[in-house]
Amino acid sequence: MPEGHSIYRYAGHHRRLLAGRRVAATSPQGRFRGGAARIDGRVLVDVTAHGKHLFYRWQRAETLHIHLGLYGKFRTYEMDPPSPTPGTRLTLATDDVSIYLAGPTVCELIEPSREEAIRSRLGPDPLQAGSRGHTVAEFAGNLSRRTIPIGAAVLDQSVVAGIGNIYRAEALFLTGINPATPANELPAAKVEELWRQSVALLERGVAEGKIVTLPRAPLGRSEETDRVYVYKRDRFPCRRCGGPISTGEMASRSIWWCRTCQPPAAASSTTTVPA
DNA sequence: GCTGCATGATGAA
DNA sequence: TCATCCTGCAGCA
Repeated sequence: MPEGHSIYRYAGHHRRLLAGRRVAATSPQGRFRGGAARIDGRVLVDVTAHGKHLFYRWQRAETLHIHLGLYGKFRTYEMDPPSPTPGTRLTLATDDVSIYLAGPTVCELIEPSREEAIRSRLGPDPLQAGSRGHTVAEFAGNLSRRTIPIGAAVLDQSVVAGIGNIYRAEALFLTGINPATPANELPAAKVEELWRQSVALLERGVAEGKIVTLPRAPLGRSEETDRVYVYKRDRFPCRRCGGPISTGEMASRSIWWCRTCQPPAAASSTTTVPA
């Protein structure tokens, strides 16, 4: 479930488990055999996240860069780890813990200059709000240079880093913004509100370990659609106004919104507005 | 057991 | 815009 909140949790979790420890690395699948050999037996210094990217820094080795993409998953075993499936790209292990990685889009060793290049083309990360480079001013500046719909802009990791398809739909709903609004036409107050909402939603995702955007998470077992306002809820009435939830496609991904709670901006009369 | 879909992103055309 | 990377799971036979 890799939007920014889970990546941030992985960074913290892996830092607690592995930082300062000597780590054994293997690549059962073989595709990362050379890379695993270069970090095998090294001491992990730190793990950091920027948006959906993870960076593992080692003593006397290059930095491990991981991006989970759509399918990538970590599994952690604190005792009796099963033997890794043949598809496992990377295993990291100490005496106490084993972490298996399968299906990542990116798993590579990189030089500091390459890490810098990756970070510099990422937008501000709401989970690092307030730090240098991760401010609403950066976000606003990035939006001001885009004429694409805001619903496409927030998925663009160079505009804001860490938001995925669920948070996109939820943040726009909670701020009452119509997804078709051109990014550079969003009023400053709305930009501010959207940033604050993104920070709040992602931080809550980190705290809860899952995406919950309703004020109160339902008790017991719940479906994804029981914890959110609009994502995948086109077969349900709007939780706010009772009207229909619309769905369509934006930036090659499905999107959901309420056309009553997220009306098109009055000023943007010439834009095509999803109805 | 099979099919299709998914919270992502890139590179070719 | 499309194909591809590549895993897991829900839904259906």
